[in-house]
Amino acid sequence: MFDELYQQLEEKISLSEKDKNCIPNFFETKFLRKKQLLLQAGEYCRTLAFVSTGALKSYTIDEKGIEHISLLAWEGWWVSDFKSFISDEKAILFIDAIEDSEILLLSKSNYEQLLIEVPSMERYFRILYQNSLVTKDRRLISSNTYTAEEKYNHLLKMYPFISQRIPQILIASYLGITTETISRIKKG
Amino acid sequence: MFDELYQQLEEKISLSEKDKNCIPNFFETKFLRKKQLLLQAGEYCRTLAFVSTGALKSYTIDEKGIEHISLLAWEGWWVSDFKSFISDEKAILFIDAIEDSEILLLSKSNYEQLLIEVPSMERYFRILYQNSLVTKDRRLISSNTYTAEEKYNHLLKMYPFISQRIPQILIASYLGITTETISRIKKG
DNA sequence: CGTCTCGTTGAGAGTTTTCAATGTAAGTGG
DNA sequence: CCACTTACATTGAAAACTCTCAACGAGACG
Repeated sequence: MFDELYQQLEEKISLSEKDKNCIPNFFETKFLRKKQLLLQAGEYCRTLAFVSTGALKSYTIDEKGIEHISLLAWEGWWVSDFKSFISDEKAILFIDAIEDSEILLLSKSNYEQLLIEVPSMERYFRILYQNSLVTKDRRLISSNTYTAEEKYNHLLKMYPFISQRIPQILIASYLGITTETISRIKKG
Repeated sequence: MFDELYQQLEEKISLSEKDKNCIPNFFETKFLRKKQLLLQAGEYCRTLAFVSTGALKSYTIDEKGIEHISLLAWEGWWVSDFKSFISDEKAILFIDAIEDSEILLLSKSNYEQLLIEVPSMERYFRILYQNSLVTKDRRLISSNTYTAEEKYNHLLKMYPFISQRIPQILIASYLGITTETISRIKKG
């Protein structure tokens, strides 16, 4: 249940046995069925969610009712409306499961407590955010620089399995293009 | 010289007098003339740069020789090729001054030392990255969701002074659109 | 004064979207 | 197990948006 989490943590920091025993106390396990909502825009996002198994998507819905996916998160990823979580504002993101999933929830008070009681977690989150920043930076450059085709090919290169696992229509939304465009790219 | 930095730090953490006296030792001051390069793609980015006065831009150059600005940084902003800085890879970003500027450079070894000697800096950077993540997320959504006009208006709303200070051609590059398109948006 | 940077405008070209129709696979209830 | 619905992918044609290229004008600066 916590194996995936420990594995992620230990890629960035080292944990004592004491830490390992203590960490689960801060989390709450939750199971989501495919399509089940975790967060709705307008609510307050009170948790960080770590994906143990399955996959989730976070997205906005624009005034025309169109979904725009901001993140696809599978095993080992964190997903949340950070802005809402951090500053107690209303969320603008929806988050739901695109597969049956098991997630670990970290509430804000537990998050803050965890940073204090397991100081290396402060470091873990700094590094996590640091790396996420880099990824987002690259995505932003890619989004502003490349054509639909280049963006799609670049994504396949980064996550070769993604087209097996994630429906094309969601990939399209994630890249900010249409599923028809992807069809045409694949055709050549 | 360090006033801007202290101000930024104290928005997120509190500093003792001892901290304040110690912090400058980790930084190196540098002056850049307008157009002067701080970092070139292909080099190793060995510092984080904090902008005390002036303004810088970070950007990639694509195979057609076109600049794509990833960040516009003025007083109080940090700028760097984080990926290169963190993982000792070659930088893909260029960074140069768009105004005469004074910057504070933090080398990697000093960065790591600073996090140890002034533990609240670990917290500062976690919060900084956390907030940057939120900003980048919003930019990414905006970039994938909105038309050129919506992106431009949204930017003006966030930074009303930006069009006074930053040439339109750089704003265009930052938004991933052309300066001609901005001209047409302004015309109505 | 000449050069360089920056912004504006016009016309045509290119990319991607939109809308609509069709096909296929998967999931659900009788 | 079949019939029906739903989800997802493909294809075509027209429309929309933005870019490209080119010309021109204004202001800054040496």
